[in-house]
Amino acid sequence: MPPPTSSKQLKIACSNCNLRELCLPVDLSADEMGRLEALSNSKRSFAAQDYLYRTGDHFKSLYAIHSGSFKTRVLHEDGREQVTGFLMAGEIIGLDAISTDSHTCEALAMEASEVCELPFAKLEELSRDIPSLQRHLHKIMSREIVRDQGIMLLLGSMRAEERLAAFLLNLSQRNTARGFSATQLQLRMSRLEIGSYLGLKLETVSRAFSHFQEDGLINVKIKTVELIDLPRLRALVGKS
Amino acid sequence: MPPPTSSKQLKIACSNCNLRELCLPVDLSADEMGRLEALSNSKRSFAAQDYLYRTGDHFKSLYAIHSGSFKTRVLHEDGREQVTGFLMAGEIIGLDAISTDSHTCEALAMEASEVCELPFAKLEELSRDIPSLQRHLHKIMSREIVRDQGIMLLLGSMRAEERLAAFLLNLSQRNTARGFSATQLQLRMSRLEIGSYLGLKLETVSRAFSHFQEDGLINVKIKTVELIDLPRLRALVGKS
DNA sequence: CGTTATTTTGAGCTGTTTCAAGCGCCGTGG
DNA sequence: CCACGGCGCTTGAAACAGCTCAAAATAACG
Repeated sequence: MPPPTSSKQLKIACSNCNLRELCLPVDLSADEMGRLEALSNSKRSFAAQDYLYRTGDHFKSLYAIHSGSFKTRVLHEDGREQVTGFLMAGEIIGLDAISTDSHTCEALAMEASEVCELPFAKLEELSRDIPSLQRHLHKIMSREIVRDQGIMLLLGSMRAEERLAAFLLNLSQRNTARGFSATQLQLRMSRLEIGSYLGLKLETVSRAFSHFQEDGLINVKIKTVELIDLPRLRALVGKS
Repeated sequence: MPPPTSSKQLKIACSNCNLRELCLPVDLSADEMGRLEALSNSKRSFAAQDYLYRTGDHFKSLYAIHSGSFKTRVLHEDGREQVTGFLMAGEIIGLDAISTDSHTCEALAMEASEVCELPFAKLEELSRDIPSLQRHLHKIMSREIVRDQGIMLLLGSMRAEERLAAFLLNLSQRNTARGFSATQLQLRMSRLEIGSYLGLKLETVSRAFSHFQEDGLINVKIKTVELIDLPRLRALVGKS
């Protein structure tokens, strides 16, 4: 049942990585960068649907997404599941597990992807030595908390179409941060997964897409979405 | 309009605090404990409805709740608000602000309360020196992430009565952790606030309370709640 | 003890879900 | 190369959970 986790070992060079500015090595000197590279001893590859980790797995490392994307989801005892995040290149995944030394959610690749493994014990050690790395690690964890609060606001007080608009704008903004188009989106996830993330049924997501298209806000073709009217999309999210 | 933040300065002694085991000083030697106490130079008092901090305030410190309780909420541009947490004694508040050096939500006292101020720069400095403190700080942040994921599951995939049952069980469990009753709850928040937290309207919360009472699950009298049938409450949350 | 805020309850309404059917794309195999 | 089958997406119609509006009951407060 569980697909075999394909894994390749490759040497890492943060200094050459084009995600440098988004990822962990922010504001580091060349020397400090070198020490961070020394820490991360492997890059692993994943095919779509491969697990990066599963609920209950022992916690050893954080992972920096080098390419591709992952989704995280929490499972409820009764089989219900909730997608808690869609993560893109440059983002750090696995922070949930620090709390109990075992993963409280699971992470799956949404396409062919690569991650840099960051053994957490070594990362803590290094961050005791490099204050700017320590500070940055704290910022990354805090940013995750802020992100989650935003999703709570979305789930707790927005209606279906507001949620979808907020979702699309979020993708657009993260695309931009990576030097890609703000208006041309390639969705990596299904309507079912979007629905789970947004607290909606897949039919509702589909209807909202169709409605946006009728209104001339977007152009949808399954997983290819073009944002036509960003201002009106923003207005929709309630920034009125 | 903003109530004046009453604030008293008092010396702190973690070593004598009965929240020692819940709060920051976990697994510290006497010497390390002393250094942590030296860091926290003040205890501040708040009356009900006083702000601990507001959205946009400059970030300087985390706060350990010494007594009383706080709620945190995020505000949306259009006036909507979402309560993101109810925090009790022993819990750390303010983690959201590390990310941007300014608070992304606001925190209000729900009753007369006291907090220990923990200047974050000093806390980081100290945690570079004391690995077990560093680890514990990381665990606290990670725990907050896990907590938020749980709320996302609740908001994204539970129905009204399941949400309320989960909420009550969570309060019960945290009461227990503090040596109080698992079944006798004193709510500090209104139906409106519970509704905001659970993504429901206050009328829906009230109806769910009434329904639970009819079913013999709980005894409600406004803010006094007795949990009568814990097993059935648990079953209700879907641990089926 | 009157005034105000909070909670409860009712009745009708609405947005989202549920159930069901049809469509289109894509990979597989004939 | 085309037919077939499967999966994901769309769309419709009916059901329902939770919301809105309204009013009464109860608690909190000066």
